[in-house]
Amino acid sequence: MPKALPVIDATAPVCCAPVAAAPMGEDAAIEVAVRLKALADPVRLRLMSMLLAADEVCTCDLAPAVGLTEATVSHHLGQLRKAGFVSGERRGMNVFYRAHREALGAVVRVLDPDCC
Amino acid sequence: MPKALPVIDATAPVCCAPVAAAPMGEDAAIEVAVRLKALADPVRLRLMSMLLAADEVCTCDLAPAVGLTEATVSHHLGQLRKAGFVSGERRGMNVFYRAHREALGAVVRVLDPDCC
DNA sequence: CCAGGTGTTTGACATACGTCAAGGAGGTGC
DNA sequence: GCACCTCCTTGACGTATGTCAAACACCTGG
Repeated sequence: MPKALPVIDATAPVCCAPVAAAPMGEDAAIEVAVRLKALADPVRLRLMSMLLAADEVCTCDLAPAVGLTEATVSHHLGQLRKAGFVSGERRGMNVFYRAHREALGAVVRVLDPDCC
Repeated sequence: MPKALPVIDATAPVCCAPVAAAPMGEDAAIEVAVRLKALADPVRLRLMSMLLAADEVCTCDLAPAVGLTEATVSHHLGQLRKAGFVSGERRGMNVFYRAHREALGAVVRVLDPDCC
């Protein structure tokens, strides 16, 4: 994966469904696949889910919630951050993560076969 | 992946966004992750894209279109089929694949944070 | 400054994944 | 039946991924 990640085109004018609309080019496919890979893991889905529901959570609360080491959770959060789905901010002793709804929405729109 | 794949709950009454609505359980996360994994590959995304756009295509046309061996394309189609996104039917000498829009739509609805 | 809690990075390991070549299974046409 | 096409399966290979323990970085509170 030597590709840069422009944090997805949340502001793109496309309404939706490049996937269903026409055969994707290879580059576009890689762009989307990288995001989907970031989501395609049970642990990361649960982390996203918690962050979407709770707005802001620190690693120390996320790790026990998924039953894994903080190191592992940190790794997963890094994947999500690289894909633009979350961002973390250090405040005091903790670092608080929050989900980016628009980024998730953008991926969903690209994939949705029923839109438009 | 020892889990059975019930070809996704296309008829489920849920309108959407179990991911954003509440913290997912581990089993639900696995269910969704398995589907996403099936989509999270550039080659498979392009295959889905072609099938969605063309309604029915045989392996012999798909393989050159993505520039890979027929063996490899067959493998990818198998992944997509196991996840319920496509199905293939042998007719004469060829086997024709078609995409299942509803299956893709179901995954999208589960993920969509803007719906509802 | 030092002790202790919180997060990330690194190294190591097992497993899963993507790819192809080779061989087999199913169908057609002579 | 036999040559031939299309497709799938198997075996093998390298790479990527998920996990943890250990070590490092950052902050807070005495």
